[in-house]
Amino acid sequence: MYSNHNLPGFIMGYASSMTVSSAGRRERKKAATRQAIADAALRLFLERGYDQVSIRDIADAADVSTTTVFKHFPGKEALVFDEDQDREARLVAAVAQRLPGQSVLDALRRHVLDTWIPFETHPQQAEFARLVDSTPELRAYAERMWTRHTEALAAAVADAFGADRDDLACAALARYVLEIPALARGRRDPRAAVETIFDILAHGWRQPATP
Amino acid sequence: MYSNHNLPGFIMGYASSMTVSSAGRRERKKAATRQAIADAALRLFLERGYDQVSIRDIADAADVSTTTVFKHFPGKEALVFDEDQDREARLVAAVAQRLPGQSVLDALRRHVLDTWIPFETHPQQAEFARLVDSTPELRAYAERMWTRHTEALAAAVADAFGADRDDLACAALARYVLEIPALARGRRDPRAAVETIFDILAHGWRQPATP
DNA sequence: TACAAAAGTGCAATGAGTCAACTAATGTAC
DNA sequence: GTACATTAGTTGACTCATTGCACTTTTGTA
Repeated sequence: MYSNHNLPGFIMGYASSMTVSSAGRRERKKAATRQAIADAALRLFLERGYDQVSIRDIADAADVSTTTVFKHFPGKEALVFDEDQDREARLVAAVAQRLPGQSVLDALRRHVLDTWIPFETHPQQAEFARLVDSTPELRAYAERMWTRHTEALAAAVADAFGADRDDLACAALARYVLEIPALARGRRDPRAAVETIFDILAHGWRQPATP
Repeated sequence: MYSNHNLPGFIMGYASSMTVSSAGRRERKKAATRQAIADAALRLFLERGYDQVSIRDIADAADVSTTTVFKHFPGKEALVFDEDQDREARLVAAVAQRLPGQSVLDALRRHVLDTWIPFETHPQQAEFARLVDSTPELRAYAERMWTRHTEALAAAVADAFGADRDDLACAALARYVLEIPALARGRRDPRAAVETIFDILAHGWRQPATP
């Protein structure tokens, strides 16, 4: 999730990491062009569906050339998502700078609840979620946004225990935690879903209660 | 894992599911063409690297047209992997028809050990693994081969307990189990790695011993 | 032998993404 | 303010994967 398009106001990667408000006309114009492209893209995607929109269509709608689109976004999928520069850093910090006495697992639980739940439960998220869900390409991309940081998180967890950077248990934990959003997505009660899965990781899998 | 090219003799999807040996000249010729394409592809990929080989190159090497390549394989990545029709069925059966008294988790552990370990430890696997590891596109594809069956496995697990087909704990277990090969890949002792991760799933995550 | 199915071919097209050479606006140093 | 270096954006040509279509050839079958 984490779209390019002010749905949620928090975490607009580029916008917020920009030396806030007007660091030169050039930067501003560049940001404006970028935003125009992203907006045109989302509008068209929502109207016609991801596959029914070509880069050409988007470029025309934003009144730029197709090559300009690729100067701002590395690929078609990236038109939909915000590339958050700092996600990895925040993830690592959540483990490394956890409160004294707090377990790594608890720190990660808190971090997931605090950073992911707001998006999942944001009301305007609905149509955006529908778009992503109905496009395998976008679903895969959204997942990679998280799983990309598996190695970094695994290393952070290993460091927290003085284990090898490539310790298997730490790698497994990192991966499993980063997939929790994908697993909890779309559940009636996302917060409870996150807790349930963390409980599995903390205490082991138990057979579910039969209704 | 699971290549198109007799590295491991077991589980050659198409080959083994063919009404063994000569079900008509037609079938045999088709299979031969298919094999010629797959072999040419692997040879070229290993020689030059995945990205340095075009479909055109492969078609030329196998002396067919590029369109014929796509008649046999749905895409470039599929030239490297065997599409095993029955993987999902075997996975579901491992849970549904487990030995009496055996837990679902143990049944899955057995299944993973029996079906995946042979590949991982097969000697000729080495250069093949190097090719896959060094090509993000192929790594992602290899992973999808397993995770594709997440839904089916989740449903099978849920059925085993009379839970809802979309029970969250079952979905999580399915997903986590199917990712074990990806996590255990390349470890010195793959068998021990699989056991370690199953232990995490069974009893919960514990901080690793500090060396 | 005649006919239908299916394997393979050739060709043209679409759409993503890259590259190189160019223009024009902007920032910076003087 | 003028001169120079950057850099956003443009254009157009290119590669490559993938699809569709119309056509030929081979093979299984009635």
